[in-house]
Amino acid sequence: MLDIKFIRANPDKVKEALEKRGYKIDFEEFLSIEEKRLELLRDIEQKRALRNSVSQEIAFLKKSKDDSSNIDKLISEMRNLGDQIASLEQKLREIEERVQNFIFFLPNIPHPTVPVGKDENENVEIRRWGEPPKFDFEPMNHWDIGEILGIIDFERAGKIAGSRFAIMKGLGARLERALINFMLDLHTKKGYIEVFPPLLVNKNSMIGTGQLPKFEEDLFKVADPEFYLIPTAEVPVTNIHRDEILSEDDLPIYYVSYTPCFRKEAGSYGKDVRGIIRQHQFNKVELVKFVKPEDSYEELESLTQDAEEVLKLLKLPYRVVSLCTGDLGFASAKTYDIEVWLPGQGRYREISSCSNFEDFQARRANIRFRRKNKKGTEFVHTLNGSGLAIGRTLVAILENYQQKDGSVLVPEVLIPYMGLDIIR
RNA sequence: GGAGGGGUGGCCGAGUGGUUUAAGGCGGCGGUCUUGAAAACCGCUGUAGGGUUUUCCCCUACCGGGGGUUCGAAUCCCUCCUCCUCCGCCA
Repeated sequence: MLDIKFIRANPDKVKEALEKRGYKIDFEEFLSIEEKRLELLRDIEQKRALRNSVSQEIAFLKKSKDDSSNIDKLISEMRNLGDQIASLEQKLREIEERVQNFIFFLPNIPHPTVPVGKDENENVEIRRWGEPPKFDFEPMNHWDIGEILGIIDFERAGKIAGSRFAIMKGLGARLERALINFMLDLHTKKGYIEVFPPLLVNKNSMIGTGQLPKFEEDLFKVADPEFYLIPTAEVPVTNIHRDEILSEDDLPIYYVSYTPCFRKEAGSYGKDVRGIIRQHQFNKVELVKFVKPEDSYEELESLTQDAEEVLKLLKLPYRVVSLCTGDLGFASAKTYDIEVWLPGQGRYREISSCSNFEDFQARRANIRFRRKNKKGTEFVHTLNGSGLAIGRTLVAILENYQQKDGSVLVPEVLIPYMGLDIIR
């Protein structure tokens, strides 16, 4: 959420920034509604002030047993004033809802260093690491490898759930678990605090991180009682500190969280229909940071490096791209995607997305901090990034470590977690 | 699922319709005293919005969320959330 005062003072700046993202927004109408809102607010507050002072006067008169007809007159006047206030308040509620709706649907303003562009084709590559492996045979897709080794079962998953589900079996299931443990161990050693949060959350949490109200169609929802399944650990973990005022000493806060994630993948029909690249349910280890505003861009760099570290240790080739303005997520001010090399597809595919949301989520979720020896509060900056998506890491291992005979070597760092060095 | 008891500022905790402008305490900040510190004593103390305009003041809202009664609600009513205790059921 953007600061309403900032929008009021700089409508042109906001408009220009959001146009870079492909949003065309009419601020004229908003500004006139907002002006009406303030007018109404001033009127109501004035009337409330009058009622408060007269009510106190009534109490005073009653105590001194003064002329009772005068009291009756004041009471009936105030009854009348009360009715007026009530009807104005009703109007105010309506207008506030319109203002809030407008603001809720505005995306974050991109950071100046974000490349301007229309869509993902204009993302800018920042760096590469590692060399794509060379095979003296035709490398297979992970779904073929998985099926041949008997470690991924798509057909039976379709029977028990549907498409975009998979059963991990035997060493496949163990590899999934090994990756989770390896990543959690790595990140906790770097000072991230491990959390395992609720996977079902309430509406306010989804609003706090920006999934609602705009992206309801992407979410799985359960009714009675109403909950949403988390699409990423970002949601419950960022909301840990919703409506809190932290002290400066608490910051920065680093969390690492392994959770299953649930996404409808509406609008991606026909994309990645085979394999486990795009599933309704997948595991992910997520990194979440709460930091002081002046540190957040440094923290984005180190967050991205922490995610890259996983791929370096697994010896999987990857590249880092800076998302352009047109490809940036709704709540993000700047995002680096990490893309891992997949021999089966002959290209780099997203395996992590590291974002600085600045105060966009913090304002929505009301997460503030107080500086020492300074009055008032400020919003924290929040960041998060996958460290990493488990399923896609597993895909990358199967495809990059495959051998001619169909077996798959286990990356060295995973051998202690797997208890063996080859999957066959 | 049944019965009962709670939710008040950074924390503890009083407050059952009107000088409550949320008592009191703890913590924190500043000061006096002191060689220094402690103790003691004195003063200050939240958030958001609006106005005024310069940091002086004024107004409004906030006592778990929402709604209602009333001239007036932390206080009364309705409803939801949540925590605790006991019973039942349960991995």
